[in-house]
Amino acid sequence: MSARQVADAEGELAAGPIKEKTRRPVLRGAHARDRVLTAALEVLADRGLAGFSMEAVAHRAGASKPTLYRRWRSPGELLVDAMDASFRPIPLPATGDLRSGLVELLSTFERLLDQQHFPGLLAAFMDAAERDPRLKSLHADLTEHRREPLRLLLARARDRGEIPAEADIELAVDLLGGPLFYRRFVAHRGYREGYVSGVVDHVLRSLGHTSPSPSPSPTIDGGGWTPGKERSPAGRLDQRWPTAREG
Amino acid sequence: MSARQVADAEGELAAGPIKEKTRRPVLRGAHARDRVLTAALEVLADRGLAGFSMEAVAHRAGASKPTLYRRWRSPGELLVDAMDASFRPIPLPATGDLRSGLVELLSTFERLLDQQHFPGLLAAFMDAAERDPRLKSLHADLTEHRREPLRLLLARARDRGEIPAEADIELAVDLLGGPLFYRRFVAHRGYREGYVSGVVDHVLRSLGHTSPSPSPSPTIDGGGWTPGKERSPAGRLDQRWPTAREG
DNA sequence: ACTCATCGATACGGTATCGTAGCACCGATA
DNA sequence: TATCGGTGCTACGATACCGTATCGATGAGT
Repeated sequence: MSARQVADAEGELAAGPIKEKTRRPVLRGAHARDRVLTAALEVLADRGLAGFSMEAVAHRAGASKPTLYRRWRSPGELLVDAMDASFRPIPLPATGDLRSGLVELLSTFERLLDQQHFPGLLAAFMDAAERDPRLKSLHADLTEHRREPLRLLLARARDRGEIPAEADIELAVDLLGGPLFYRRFVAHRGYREGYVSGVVDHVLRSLGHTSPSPSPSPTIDGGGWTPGKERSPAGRLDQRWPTAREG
Repeated sequence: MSARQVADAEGELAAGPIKEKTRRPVLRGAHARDRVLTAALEVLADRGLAGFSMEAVAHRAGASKPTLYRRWRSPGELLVDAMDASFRPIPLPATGDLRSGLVELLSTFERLLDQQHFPGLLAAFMDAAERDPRLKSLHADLTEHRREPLRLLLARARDRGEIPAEADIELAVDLLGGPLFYRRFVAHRGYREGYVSGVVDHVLRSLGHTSPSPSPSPTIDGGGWTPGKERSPAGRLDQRWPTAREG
């Protein structure tokens, strides 16, 4: 029992407004959960797996350690939930020809890679995926969802006959998305003006695309990485993920 | 002072061949430095940035903490030196045609990505590069060196007229290397048979390559998704991964 | 207005790493 | 052979995080 707590109680009895550090409203239940997951992703983006600790997350979330431990039995469980909650769908371009659709999608992604938190978060995910098979498959799932729009656009174009029926769509997706990742996380170079459209044009040409006609495309919302809705709750994790200390 | 040390001393005085394990020969100077840098890269590959500690490196190197601190003032300095020493050049293919040269280079790289330590190390590098500008530029330099062979092959082909003079070689390098990285670290899928040649063929076609030899597209699609094959944990690496001082 | 599950704050022992110090030992050099 | 400097070993206080227990406070539903 601390002296300050006693003082607070007396303050209430004295009917005077407590002017010392006011307690901000404490949201509970699902709200607290979201707050913690968001904080977890922020910590992960800022400091990577190395700085990902229950204490750091609790501090950033304005929560207490026991609150975290009540919901997640280990840092590993929290990490899994946070990763799982990090996905936010990229809106499918509304339309038009294949080329402008692809350019729009990749441009959206290019902007994502320029945001503050996303690259740090993705780098942490890639690193984490290399250390733990569970995180690897989780990351694979997230990526699978992110690939969906590209795959869909290509499949539609193939059905329309703009792309040969034998075209390897999976490979095409790799060719489209790979360079952006590579350039950002490995080569560490910026994207020149028109880089995205350069990639798209090359890939379409390699696919034998019979182009209707190129058209300038507007850009849409950058998505974001903040945890959205809860998806599949990903299996419970009984053990901690491999960390520096013991295990 | 330990009893064992005393026992060692007595063993010498007894003039008998020291048959107990005792001490292995202690290499000094540059040897000790290399040993530590190699250990540092191993630790980094195994446990990532989160598990990269002076104690862990010292233990794996069979060195003592003070020895590490005598040479590097902090874990950060050691990390920088280790990254810097990690580069090992990929041999330039004995020149055949452009296509086979590219396939050979990418195949070599594909094999690298299948080795035990390399992916973990690269993931750690990517993560580290996002946290520290110094490591980022270091990583950028390393990558720059790795891109060189691809760039050289493409430039020669361009000079020979096999590729249009306006071809964007930097973009071509991204298109060639990106998918391998993306597939390994983001999509977490295995490489199908003929994946590399598929990438090369598509990129060459996109560049408008006038091929001297036929380049039939091999297996088409299949979409087979081979999640990272489990490799035996006992499997030692007889082929050395990028190690110190070989730069 | 009342109750209760939930939350924040604090404290605690335990462990891992940090960065430094002192000492014994041995490889290299003269 | 004798020195000299690099090296391994142990120990130390300090710090950070772990995972848990306890208690007071409070939001939300009745």
